[in-house]
Amino acid sequence: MPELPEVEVVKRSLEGKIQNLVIKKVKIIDGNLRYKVKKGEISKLIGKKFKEIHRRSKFLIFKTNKNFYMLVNLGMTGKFFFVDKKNVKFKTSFYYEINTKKDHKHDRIIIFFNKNQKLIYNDIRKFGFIKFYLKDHFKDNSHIKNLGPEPLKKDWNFNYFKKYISCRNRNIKNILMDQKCVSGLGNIYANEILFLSGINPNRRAAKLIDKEITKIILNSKKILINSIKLGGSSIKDFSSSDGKKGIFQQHFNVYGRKGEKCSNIDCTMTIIKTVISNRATFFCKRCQK
DNA sequence: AGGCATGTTACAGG
DNA sequence: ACCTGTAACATGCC
Repeated sequence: MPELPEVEVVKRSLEGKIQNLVIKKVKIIDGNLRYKVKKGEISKLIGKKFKEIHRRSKFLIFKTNKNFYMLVNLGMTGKFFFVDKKNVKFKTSFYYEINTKKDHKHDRIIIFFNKNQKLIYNDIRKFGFIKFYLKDHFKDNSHIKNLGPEPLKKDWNFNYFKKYISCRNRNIKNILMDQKCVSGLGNIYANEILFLSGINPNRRAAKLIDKEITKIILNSKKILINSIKLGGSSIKDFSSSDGKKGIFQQHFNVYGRKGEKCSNIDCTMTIIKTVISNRATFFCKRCQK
């Protein structure tokens, strides 16, 4: 589910809801995420409040009022539910207050606030994780410290990217998904960026010409901004949840569109699907050279 | 039944 | 030490 736009949408939707609520209790339903969630660690949240929520790449960083940090990665299927006794409906994707039994089947962690409000971490496949850090230990943890630039910031630019790919013998799709090169893109957005840029995903990155490098930079920013605006993409696991889905998936040009006509009006080819490094890869043979 | 799925990282080999 | 590619993690859906 979550690449940069989806994580950004989660961040924005949580910001207005959980900040400054006193954490009263925590419950581990199943702590066997990517890394074991330990009772002794997560219990340190009790009595504190979340003051700030940041996003770095696909990671969420919750800062409390006591120099204590919670780092969350949603993996493939992690999401947050916010449950409130007022049954308020929220407009954004990826976190819900829905209460059907099915929705709660994969609840793993619950953080209780006052007034019956709670934040639930739900994760079907348990590839996500939640870790805790004191301030001093936070800044150089292995998850964050080797990440490349944020694609929406100015250090993701022509000069940086040209230099990065100049000495690398890899295909451009893997480069875009390499978090050390640029952080936050995943399989869906890598496919979409390459389609808009007219570049075959198998091309050697070092052989891209300047014009193509520029296209990738500009199109990556354009696609991410547009997706965030539309509430991110909701596919697979989310389709049954009610109401608050993002709609960027309706704007996919290639991802999941095997056999469909290329969306370029003057092209009659169909989108083909291949596999690159174990990841589904979609592109148009005519429009992406 | 078997293949596939939005991510990350441990590991092996160069 | 760096660079690259592969497989594994757990679960559900088609």
